[in-house]
Amino acid sequence: MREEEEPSWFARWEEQLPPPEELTPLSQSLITPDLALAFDIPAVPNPNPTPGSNPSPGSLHTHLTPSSGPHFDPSDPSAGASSGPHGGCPDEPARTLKRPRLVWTPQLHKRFVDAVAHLGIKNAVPKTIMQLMSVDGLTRENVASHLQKYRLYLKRMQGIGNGGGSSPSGNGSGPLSASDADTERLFASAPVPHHFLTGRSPGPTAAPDQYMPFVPAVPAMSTLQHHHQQMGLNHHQFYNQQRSNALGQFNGFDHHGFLARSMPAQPPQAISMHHHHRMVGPAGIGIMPSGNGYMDEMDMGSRGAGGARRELTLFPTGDH
DNA sequence: GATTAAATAT
DNA sequence: CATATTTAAT
Repeated sequence: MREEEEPSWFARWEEQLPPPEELTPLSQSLITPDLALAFDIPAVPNPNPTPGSNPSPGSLHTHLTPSSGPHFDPSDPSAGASSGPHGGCPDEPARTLKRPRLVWTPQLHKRFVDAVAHLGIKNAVPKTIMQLMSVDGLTRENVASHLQKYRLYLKRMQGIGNGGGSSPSGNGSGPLSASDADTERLFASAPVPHHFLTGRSPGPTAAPDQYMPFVPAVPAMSTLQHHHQQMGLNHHQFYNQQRSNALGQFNGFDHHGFLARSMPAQPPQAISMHHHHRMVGPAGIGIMPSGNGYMDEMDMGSRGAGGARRELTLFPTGDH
């Protein structure tokens, strides 16, 4: 059975984007006991995910990066965008360690697309995009890499019956495998500017269309409080969950916690579907930060009034 | 083991 | 900056 395509899917798009409530019964919260204690979190191992019955619809699974190895992120302020005269902050170790793998969450990607859309293809260069995004911690390389893939995605869509970009997989003769599946999921998360597909560049100063003017000041958009709209998310929910749970990366905790991966020792990775790689002992991990709400762009320093020049920061605690 | 996503190198 | 290649994660 096929579900009807929603012409104005992008209207609800953002609504369906963050479905935290039904989010991920599969993903487990990984957190170090030490950290949990630090946060006064009742160490509830709860090794009983029981898919199907959601324990508390208010708890978010803090998904950290599944990585093998304790990688601390070097808060690299080398971002050209940040113009902050640090008088002297010996606080953070300026260790230049390898940067953890960045996980592009739908939210992040949305910002990315928004920035690109408002910059125009011409000015949509990694550097500019990065600057406009104002995401602390995001490097030009990150954007560049993602931009590359994004362009490829657009290109691919052009070749295929595009339109809404909802499900180009419906192509008759086209071995689409799971290639598009994943890519699509992520990229489709954000409304692809028509200009991109049409190959029409509106220009930065040109008519901004009716797209929401992305401002580096945290725009007020979807309401994260009431997610109820449960569409026909079924198996699709599967990967969506994975993507979404990555959303939890924004959770502010851990002083050095970076974007996605940054778990001090302790084997994370508990969200495996049918694949097995590194099974970890469920003991000691799996904590649900009670009272932990999602933190999207809007939740952070959203000071719309006055000079809200605060940028989005990927890291939780803006170290002092 | 295969595929994709991100990083890295050119 | 763009593209190709490599590395890592799913």
